This record gives sequence, structure tokens and C-alpha cells, in this order.
Amino acid sequence: MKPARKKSKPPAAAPKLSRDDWLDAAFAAVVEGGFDAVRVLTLAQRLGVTRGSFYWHFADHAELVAALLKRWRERELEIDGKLQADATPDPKADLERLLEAALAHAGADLENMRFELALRGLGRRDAQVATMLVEVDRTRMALFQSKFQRLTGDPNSAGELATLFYLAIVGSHQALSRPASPPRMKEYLRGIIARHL
Amino acid sequence: MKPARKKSKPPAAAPKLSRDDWLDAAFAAVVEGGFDAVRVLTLAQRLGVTRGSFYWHFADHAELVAALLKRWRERELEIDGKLQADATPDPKADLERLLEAALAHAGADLENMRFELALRGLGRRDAQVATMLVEVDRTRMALFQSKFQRLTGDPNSAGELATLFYLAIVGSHQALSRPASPPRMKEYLRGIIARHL
DNA sequence: AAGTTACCGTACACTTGTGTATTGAGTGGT
DNA sequence: ACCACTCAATACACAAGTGTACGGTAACTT
Repeated sequence: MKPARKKSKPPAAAPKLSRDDWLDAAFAAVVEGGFDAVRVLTLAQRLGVTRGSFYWHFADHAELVAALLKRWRERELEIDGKLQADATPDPKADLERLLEAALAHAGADLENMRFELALRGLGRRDAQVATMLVEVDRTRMALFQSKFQRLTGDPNSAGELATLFYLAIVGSHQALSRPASPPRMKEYLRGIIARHL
Repeated sequence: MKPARKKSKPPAAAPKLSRDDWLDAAFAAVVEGGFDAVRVLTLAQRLGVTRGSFYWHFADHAELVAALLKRWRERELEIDGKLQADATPDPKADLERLLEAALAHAGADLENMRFELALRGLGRRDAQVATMLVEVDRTRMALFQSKFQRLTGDPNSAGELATLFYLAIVGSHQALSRPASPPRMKEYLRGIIARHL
């Protein structure tokens, strides 16, 4: 247990950074500048310390990135589990809740979205990251398919619709993330469901 | 193997790089490593010269990137114009031709796809690039909508389907580009059109 | 109180990258 | 032949970033 060791100490004499503080800073750097922006020097400046601190918590730069990826993956699996668990009796409302969650563009979700986009960018240069993303995409699409299947009954059609909708959501993150024009997507998808299903 | 230069009369002793050669090298660097991989030193090594050559053709690194972006935009407008021009009498075949072109994942199209993905990554850090991409996406979606409208008649429904399909294609570039599993997308989209339209 | 540990600063060596200035070698025109 | 022009090599100054060695200090432990 750690008593008042947090940042909330007004005198701010000795913050005493932790490993997670560095990971949070690295996460923020990725969000706003991609993985090429996560540099030990920059993070140290932002945290108000020198790099001497970093090399106590981490062996090197690679270990930081690896830990960041690992933390993201664990959180991702947890979220997927939660989304799979809560199922409302109404299949339609169930699907809409899923789409709602996947389309969230505000607050902390926006950071997660931008992190994931940066991660996909890294996946184009790193084979391990690429396979990790393929895995994540596959489980998510399977989740989408199960929801669609409750609605349509047909597994084939559900699979097609699941990939179509999931990829559209990924694409919306790509194309509509910058200038704050994403909220119509929700109505679009809902309208298509109402009209074509 | 180094003849066939622009003025290839000399007997293959002096390549004499041109501005476009540097742009081609920069393009290749972007394709395989993103915009952060386009460095004067690396390009020079790949071209077999020193940086002294570069600074004759370009004022600085920024001018190279700007020229690369400009060249991409011009080619992009040209392609859009061509796609808008050729319209077959059959609306359905017309739409399928468009999807076919947008989904091309092989050969030079793969390079263009990866370049565009890198460009979207840059757009998250550069406001000018972001607005350029918004513009491109808008015109493409308008093209999609016009094709869908020939099929459905209803402009609203066509708009929804156009955004859905276009974003799905963008998403497919993102999620399915790495491990060579994209060919099913074509059948998916076609099946959905056949089943739901 | 003494010792250990956790955390951070400092200083150094090394690498990679940009930009500039100068020089030099081919090529073509006259 | 001479000169100008084009393209590229060389050398220099500078900045940013990584990693390592070592030293210092506050805090916890015994």
C-alpha cells in the first residue's frame, strides 16, 4: 500500500514516479504523435525529470514499448470480455449497444481510438504487432457476428454483415476522426439496420 | 543495370538523378516505413549517391514531402476523374466496377494503398494533410453515392450505403492489408448487394 | 543510528539526422 | 578550346536521441 505518494500532493516535493506513470506518458505521446513520438527524452521532460529516472524503471526504449503494448492488449481482452458478457434479451437493442460502444468518439474513447490507429500504423512495420492486431480483429468480428446472428438467423449473412459493419467502423475511425464529424455514423448504421434487416 | 535514364545516351556510367527519382525513392520509403522513414540520408544511400545531390534538387526536407503530397493529390484527382467518366449502361455492373477498383490489393495498387494509409497517419499530426484527406474522402463518397443512386433511386438510402461501403473499404485496407487475406471482401460486398438491394 | 534501497541527476560516448558551403568532375554549347 | 551549367562528393557545424557509469539523496528498515 502506498499512502499519499500520488501526484495529489500539493507541496510537490518528491513525486516519485512509478512505472505506470511512464507508461501513461508514453500512451499520451502515442495518442498525439504516433509511436515515433514516444522518446525517452521527451517523456522525461514532460514528466519533469531526467532520463536517469527512466533507465531505472525500464531497461531500454524497447522494453517501454513492449510494456505499453502488453498493457493495451490486456485491457483490450478485458473490454471484449465485458462486451461479450452483457447481453440484453432484445437482439436489436443488443446489437445497437455494441455499435454504440464501438463508435464512441469522445473523451477517453477518443484517446483509445487514436492509440489504436497508431498501433495499426506500427503493425505495418512490425510483424508481431501485425499478428496481434489480426487476432484482435478476428475476435471482435466474431463478436459482431454473434450479435448479428441473433438478429438474422442465417450465419452466412451474419458473417457478411459483421465484417461489413466492423470494417466500416474501423474505416470511420480512420476517415472521420480528425475534424469531429463522426456522430452521423450512428444514425447511418441504425438506419441501414432498420431499412434492410 | 542502370541505363534507360531520362537522357540515356551516355553508356550507363552516370545515372544523373532527376527530381522525380528522389520522389520515387521517397514514395517507396513511405510505402514500407511511413513518412517518418523518408530521410534524406537513407534515400541517398538507396539511390547510391550522397546527400549533396539531394540539396541540389530540393531546398530542404520539407520541400520533398510537400512535392510528394502534391504529386499524390494530382494523381488522385486524375483517377477520380477517370472513374467518374467511364459509366456502363448497367448500373449494377457499374457499381461493381467501382468496388473492384477501390478494393484492388495487388501490385502497384498495394503500394498506393500503403501510401494512403501512411498519409492518413500523417494527417493525424498535420492539419493541412488532414483537410486534404477530408476533401478526397468527400469526393470519393460522392462518387459512390452517385453509383448507388442509379441502383436504388433513393438519394438518402444511397448516401447511407455509400458511406457504409466506402468506410468499409477504408477499414479493409487498415485491417486486412497485412497478412494477405483481402480477396473475400469483394464477394462479401457483392453478396450483400445481391441480397439486400 | 546505521545501512540498504529506491529514485533521480550528471556527465560522457556514440549514433543518426539535417543543413550549408565549398569543391570537383563531367557535359554541352559556341 | 573555353566556358557555363548540371549534378554530386566532401567537409563542417549543429541538434536530437539513446545507453551507460557513477554519484547523490531521501526514505524505509532493522
